[in-house]
Amino acid sequence: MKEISNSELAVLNILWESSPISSNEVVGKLANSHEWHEKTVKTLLNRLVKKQAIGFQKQGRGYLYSPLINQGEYQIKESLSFVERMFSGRIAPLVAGFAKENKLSAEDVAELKTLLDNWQEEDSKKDSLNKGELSNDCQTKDTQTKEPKHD
Amino acid sequence: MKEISNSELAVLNILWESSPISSNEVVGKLANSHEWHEKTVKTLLNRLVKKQAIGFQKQGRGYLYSPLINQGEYQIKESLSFVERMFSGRIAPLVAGFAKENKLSAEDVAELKTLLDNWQEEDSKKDSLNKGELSNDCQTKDTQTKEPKHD
DNA sequence: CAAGTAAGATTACATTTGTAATCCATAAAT
DNA sequence: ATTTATGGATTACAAATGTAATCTTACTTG
Repeated sequence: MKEISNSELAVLNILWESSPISSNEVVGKLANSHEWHEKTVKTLLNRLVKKQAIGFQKQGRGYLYSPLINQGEYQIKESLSFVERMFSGRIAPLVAGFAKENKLSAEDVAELKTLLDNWQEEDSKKDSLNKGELSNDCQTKDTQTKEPKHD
Repeated sequence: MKEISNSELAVLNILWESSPISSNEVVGKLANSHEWHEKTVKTLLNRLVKKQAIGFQKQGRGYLYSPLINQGEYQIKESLSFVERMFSGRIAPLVAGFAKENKLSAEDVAELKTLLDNWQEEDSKKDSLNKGELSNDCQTKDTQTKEPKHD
């Protein structure tokens, strides 16, 4: 899939938050954070459709848009790529930067600690399992492929 | 300062690693990771100079380049902006993604734990000069491991 | 000293991105 | 039914980006 630009991501984030959603609702929600002309937002929606990042269904006059790509997967992909570029793949220095800039909330810290503790457990379990068997990766992929005539 | 593109960053990373450095040495070091023509690399060096991200001193025939901007500061700035765009500013989900993808090395985990412990000490000392987060943003996240703030 | 070569400077050019404006078809209003 | 308004489609256009090729000029070498 084509890359998603920063502006497009702002739009996509809205759809991940609430969808299906009309273009005007998107415009409305974006108004808080951005100073974009309505036309601009519609262009971005259009480009996202072309990139097959979002799809839509007809509703009366216009469309209701929905994401076609999974937020979590996208976040992970981008995170890996970012951390690779910026920190040669190591995540710890990034978190260190956040700590240094006081961008860690108490909740972040709690969450991270839990996470790390769990990781250690999981890892030791997996470590022993790995000798014999691989874990089966069962992802549920929703293949609701729409075919808009945009192309 | 102008934005630094991904390609430019690859070059800049080399300079952060070792500088002052000649254009040809940069080309050599990049050859491992990228398939860039020598001319391409020189273009990137040039653009970085124009953007005042790097500078140079004359040496014989050519130049020796050095960074003009600080790696740590740049990393932090970009990290904050990335996490803002991608995770609404929260770092924990990013780390969670890494954990899920098994991208955490044992060293990462150790480093992070130390980091977090230190942060907690530091934080309790400086008490609560926290940034107020007053968003009424109620998405259903997995809040199973959240401890209520006791105050 | 003349010619080749190599380093940086300048130019190139297709895509992507940001940011809209205009065009077109159809639902809504009169 | 005719006009209008509105949503999506198409077009616009400059700046940034990826990716080089060509130009210029100053060393190096015969």
